[in-house]
Amino acid sequence: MPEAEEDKPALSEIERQVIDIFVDGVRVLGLPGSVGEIYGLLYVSRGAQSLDDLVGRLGISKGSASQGLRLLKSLGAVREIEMEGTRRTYFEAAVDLKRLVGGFIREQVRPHLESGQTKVGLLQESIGAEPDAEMRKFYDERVERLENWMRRGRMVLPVMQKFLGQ
Amino acid sequence: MPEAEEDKPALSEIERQVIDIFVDGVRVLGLPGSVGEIYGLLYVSRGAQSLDDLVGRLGISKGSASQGLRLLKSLGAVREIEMEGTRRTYFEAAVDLKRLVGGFIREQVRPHLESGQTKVGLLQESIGAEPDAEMRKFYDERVERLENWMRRGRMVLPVMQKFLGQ
DNA sequence: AGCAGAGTTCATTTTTTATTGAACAAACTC
DNA sequence: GAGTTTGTTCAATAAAAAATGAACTCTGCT
Repeated sequence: MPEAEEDKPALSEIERQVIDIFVDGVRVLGLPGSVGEIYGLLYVSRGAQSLDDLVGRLGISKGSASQGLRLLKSLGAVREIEMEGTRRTYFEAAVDLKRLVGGFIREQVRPHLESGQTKVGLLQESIGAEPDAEMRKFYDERVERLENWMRRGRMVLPVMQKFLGQ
Repeated sequence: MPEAEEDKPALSEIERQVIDIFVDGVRVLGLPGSVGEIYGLLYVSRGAQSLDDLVGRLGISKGSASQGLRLLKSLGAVREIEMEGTRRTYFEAAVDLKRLVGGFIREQVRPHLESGQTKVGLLQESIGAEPDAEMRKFYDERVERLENWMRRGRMVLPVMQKFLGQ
């Protein structure tokens, strides 16, 4: 007996406000708004919610809900709850900031820093082949600075994690 | 005698590579790629460049170049250079990381944190009107946590600035 | 004043990204 | 094993964001 969409109560004013805050929040982080809606509704719900709950209450498609939950799982931002007596999976929001920050850094930040480092390596090869000595010197200086920025970026991540996570 | 687009040399391999790195970089920060192209070309150029230089060498429109430069100026990421004998404005990249980070935080991060705080304030009013005492308690706990996150967010910014800016 | 160069603005177009929903697969039920 | 429920995938569509370019403003020059 699947829950029909009509069975789900509309969002309360409080729920809508909380979701709104999280939609903004994830947008700042470069994630789609639907991800913020899902996390926001879980965050403001006392009990765990199923995929169909999210679809029904937020009025989003099953596809969006499924993809959004996958992303949130990869970030460690939702917890799966097994309920006995049903094979439906329920979800609740993980609310430990350390965990959230760590997941975001691991999944969304580090990959970019790493691909950047690879690119800088290739760039250095190109610069080695620069014939004009003056230009080569200039390029070397700029790339060194860039590497310095990236090194600082890598170093600041654990500092942030430590600072934010309690 | 305005420079025609055909006068500008095509991008060298090195230039293309550097620009590419910055395009990725600004995308991670949620800024349009053209902004990365502009900053990247300035970063890899020894001399200051005019708007028409950027248009010609990057193959972007004057509109894009103008808007991108405005954004970069607001971040403090480019410096305007007045040249005598011409009323054209030239630009060079600001390469002080402290300045760049500070500008980004001021222009792109703080406004969101502030609007978030406003929204949390309104949310607290809504929660005060919640009749169910149990629910009100739950909501209070969640909002308190959210405020805590935002407070940490505000506190981490100067730490990052200090850490990144030399 | 009239013209030309430099740059900005913003309505339109293009491109990119997010969302949908139908088809599919997997897991359970009877 | 046929039917049902639950969830996933991905091609198609819708929505959002970025880029364009023509019209405009402003400044300086003669």
